[in-house]
Amino acid sequence: MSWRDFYCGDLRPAHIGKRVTVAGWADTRRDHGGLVFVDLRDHTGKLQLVVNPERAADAAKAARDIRNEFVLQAEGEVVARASEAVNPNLPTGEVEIQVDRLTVLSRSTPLPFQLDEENVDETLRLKYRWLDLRRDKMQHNFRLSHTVIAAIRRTMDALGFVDVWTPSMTRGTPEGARDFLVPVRLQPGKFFALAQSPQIFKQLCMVGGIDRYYQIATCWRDEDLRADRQFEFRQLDFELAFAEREDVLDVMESAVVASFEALGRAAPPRPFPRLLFDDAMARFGSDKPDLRFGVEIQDATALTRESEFGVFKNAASVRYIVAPKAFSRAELARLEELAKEWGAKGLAYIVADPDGEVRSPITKFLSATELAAFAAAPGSTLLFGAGDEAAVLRVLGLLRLHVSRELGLVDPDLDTFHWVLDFPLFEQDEETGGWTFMHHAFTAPMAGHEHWDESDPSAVRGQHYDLVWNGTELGSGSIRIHDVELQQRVFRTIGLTDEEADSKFGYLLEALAMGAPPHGGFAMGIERFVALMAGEPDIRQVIAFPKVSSGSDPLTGAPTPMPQAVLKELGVQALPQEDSSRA
RNA sequence: GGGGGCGUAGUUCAGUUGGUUAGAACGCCGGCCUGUCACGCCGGAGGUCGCGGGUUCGAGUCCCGUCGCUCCCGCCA
Repeated sequence: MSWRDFYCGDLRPAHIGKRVTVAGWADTRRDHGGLVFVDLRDHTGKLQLVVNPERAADAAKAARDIRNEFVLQAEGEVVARASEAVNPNLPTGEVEIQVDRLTVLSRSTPLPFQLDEENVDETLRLKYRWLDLRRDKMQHNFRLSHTVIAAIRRTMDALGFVDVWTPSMTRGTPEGARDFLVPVRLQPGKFFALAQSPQIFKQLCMVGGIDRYYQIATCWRDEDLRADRQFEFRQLDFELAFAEREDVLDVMESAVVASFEALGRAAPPRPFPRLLFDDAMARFGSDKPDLRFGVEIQDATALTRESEFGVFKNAASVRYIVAPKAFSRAELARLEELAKEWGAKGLAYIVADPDGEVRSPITKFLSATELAAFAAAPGSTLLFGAGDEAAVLRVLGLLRLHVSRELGLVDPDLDTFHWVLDFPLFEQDEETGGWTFMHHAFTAPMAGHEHWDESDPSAVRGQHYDLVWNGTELGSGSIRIHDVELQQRVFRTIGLTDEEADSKFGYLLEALAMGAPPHGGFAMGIERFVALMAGEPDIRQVIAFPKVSSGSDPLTGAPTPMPQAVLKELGVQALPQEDSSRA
């Protein structure tokens, strides 16, 4: 005997005449004094129960005491509703249950918020997540998430990938993101780090002959949280031996397309378009450009080299975007403020009002040639960046995004997937001036780039690939280094002595020296992907129990201080903190 | 570490230029009601205006600080 033999949302006229037992939550109760109507809800939908005291006196008595979110079991007969009583807004609206027996399986205290309420404070939702999860939207999100992940797993299985578990607790890495540390009781003073990614382990799988590895892997990174970042997240992590770029991209595209198809949605056409890193930066000021709109960055550096306008003449790079609106003075002030926040010194502009009148603080300095080149169409604005190239592109890239969103240039129905290829392998650390890797230390240089001056590797390009959806980086992958000497040279270039490299990555170097096949792979953030699939603005909406941006969990109250005795056993000591007395 | 926004009943919000007893809707409690479906009707309870300080005859409103949430920059191999 089961608690129920139908889901609430499944009952249809075909069931009329059946005796059924249903169970679920009391969504609403409408007590007419005699008749009592109860909408019974589960994740499939709502079903109307009719409790008639003339038919079932005990049930009517019980129904009177029902409150929101009581858990009920009802036994009765599925009956057709009279035509004037049909509810066209409910899939089950043509039928109802005439209840004979009604059992309150579980009661509920009054709720801290109503399930159908909009805009409820998110911290409150997270504190009472078990209620929040009952909402249609959340039910939809988590079932969608499951469907996507199941499709990904089916795809990987069909392609011959093997799910291998790799350690969550591993060796700390000073490089990359900050580690979450785990003190080790058996070895006081020593720590594991929670894996930032299974990167090295999956490469060791390649050396180990597991030539197609994958995992939906949890990763931990101790960095500030954002709408698209949590301390812990999952990635589709895969690696293939004897693979080249096309193999890697092909697998990733298959997983993305399978996800769309599993949801019954039109999949993006394959192959996904490709963009070179240099072009992405030059045209869009970003290595993850949103390609749903234009507003590309224009280069005016050559034109302004001899400019009478000192700011332009002295700048290493002068570029601009054209926004399709004649901005007001106030709007321009706001844009300049933003540009300054993003690192610009100022924001030069040329506005052409719809009537053709030009407003600009800089035109008086410009030559006829410059004025001709910068002739803004009526109803548009040129926004300039001048300075060193990287900063100019970054600021204009952010302005491009901001302006396009504000002006509604982004078509919400459009989906653009694309690859960004040919990244620099190394980049200069702004603080130390030393060289570091752009993504990670294991990316192979492009063919022909295997030899470089270790003091200036700026020209070396890596076999690295980013997947971008509507301006969000879904993940990245690369062909890895499988040659031990090449790997050692990369370590040297980023400033590791051979001894340091040996001490930190000796196990990888040894493995590479013992028959490592060429290999490559990819990692895609699951929550980012699912959130975009679900149309959610942040990944918390697709994570069952996420943390808020301060890094706390409103539900459990974690993190918490630990008793001295516990810390002592672990061999750690907490530094005294300023007493930030709680409100 | 930095910048922006928000914080008023359980919830979502309103609250004028600083002015008497801080309101509404939903929810909650009590009563009435046999075809409702966001049921309806009558009545009721419920507030340290995040917290602390200041200005003022008077502060939800102005100022300073602080806490919390949120978005962004830095950061995220």
